[in-house]
Amino acid sequence: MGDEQVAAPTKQRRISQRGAATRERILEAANRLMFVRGVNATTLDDVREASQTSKSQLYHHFADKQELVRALVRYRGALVLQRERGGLERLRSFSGLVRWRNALVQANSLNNGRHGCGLGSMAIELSDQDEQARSMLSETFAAWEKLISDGLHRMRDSGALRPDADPEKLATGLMAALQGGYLLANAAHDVAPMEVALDMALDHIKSFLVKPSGEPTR
Amino acid sequence: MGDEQVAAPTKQRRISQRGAATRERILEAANRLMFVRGVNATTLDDVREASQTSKSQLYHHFADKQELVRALVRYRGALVLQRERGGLERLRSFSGLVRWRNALVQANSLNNGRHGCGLGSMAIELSDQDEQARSMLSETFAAWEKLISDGLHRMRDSGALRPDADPEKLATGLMAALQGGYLLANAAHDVAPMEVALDMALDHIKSFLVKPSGEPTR
DNA sequence: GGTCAAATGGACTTCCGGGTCCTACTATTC
DNA sequence: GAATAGTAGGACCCGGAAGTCCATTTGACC
Repeated sequence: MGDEQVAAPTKQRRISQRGAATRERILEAANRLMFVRGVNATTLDDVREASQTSKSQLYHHFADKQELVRALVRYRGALVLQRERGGLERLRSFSGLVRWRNALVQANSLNNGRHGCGLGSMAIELSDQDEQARSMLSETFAAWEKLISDGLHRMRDSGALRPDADPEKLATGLMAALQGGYLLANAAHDVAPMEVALDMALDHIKSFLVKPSGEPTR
Repeated sequence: MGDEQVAAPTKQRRISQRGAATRERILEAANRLMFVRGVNATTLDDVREASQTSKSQLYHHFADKQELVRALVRYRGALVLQRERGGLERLRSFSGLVRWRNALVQANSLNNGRHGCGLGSMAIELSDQDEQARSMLSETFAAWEKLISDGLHRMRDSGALRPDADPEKLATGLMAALQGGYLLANAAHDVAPMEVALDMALDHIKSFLVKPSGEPTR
């Protein structure tokens, strides 16, 4: 509970570069560990050790574990959105969407589908346990979907997509296929289901393309 | 570790009806609690209290928490497959698929999208932490998908689906849409994304229908 | 170089949750 | 109805993880 304001610390406090660097190290370590082990299965001692800090520093920068986790939600959300902005911001064609798909699949294939999506797994782990984290995650998903739907809007405006295509719904469907793909790939330890899922979603979007030549209808 | 045989207890042991009922009560309580709070966030004391049993009974029927969780994976898997068999076993038409979709959406809308899929959330929570649970879950997903793909096969064989439809891939895509839908709905506390996701997948399957009348191509 | 707040190290406390154990009750079999 | 094994209650133990505290060092600013 406490402050609604997240950006500004409770007490106006000078933060030195060194302090900021420590905080960053902690978040970075928590991010790595909690990605592979899950949030609840990662202890603060794990984080302390991996970040080469001490208990007092953890509690100097974060009120308690819950606050650290919430900070991680923001941190990871920002990372993902930044990465996705790179791949989606100038999306204007179907082939751009394919490239985006390939990048995600390739990244996930590096660990054979393990661990899934950093946001998706947090969403499942935290949604029923930390309302504030849940709503942040929900907003992050919305922002991510918006990057997609903005791209689809551009495609529709430029005439690449038919006017009856609904960018918002397509983006939601694509996001669900992505998240479900991550989940199945994680369970199977194999990226294949993720590929199939994304291809289905892309095929569906493809069906809204305005065909330049006389290709078959599907 | 231990026996591979799951059905038969380590030692041939008489099991009375009363004992079986207790075991069932424990599993039922664990199922309920872990569905809403998650596996790791549920303590054995919670389970003990909810099942009106005692510590010794827990440890009489299950070696440790991990074994209880694994038993729960089987239990929940059996429940889901049983339920799904009901809805999918005699699937022969697209409208049957729509009915199936509606049932899932309605069930999940009862709690506004909260908690997601009992199997999906376990898959995420356990995949990186218990290899045996992970593989059981993976098999359960496979069996679930097979119920779907079998139905699609029947539709294809009867001429409802075009010959170039790939039941296995369609089933995987549909499952991913379902799981991703659950996830987004859980994060948003709103079933809407689940509906959109499933509708996208169904639309895609619809595009493989052999059209009886002269409907639009999409 | 003196002052003060921030940053840090790490021992220490507390408590919760998993797991053990001992005792007693119940039911089936002979 | 005695014997035996399964069932049950719940106090207790123990480790680990969260969280506290305080002495010390570092660094910024005058």
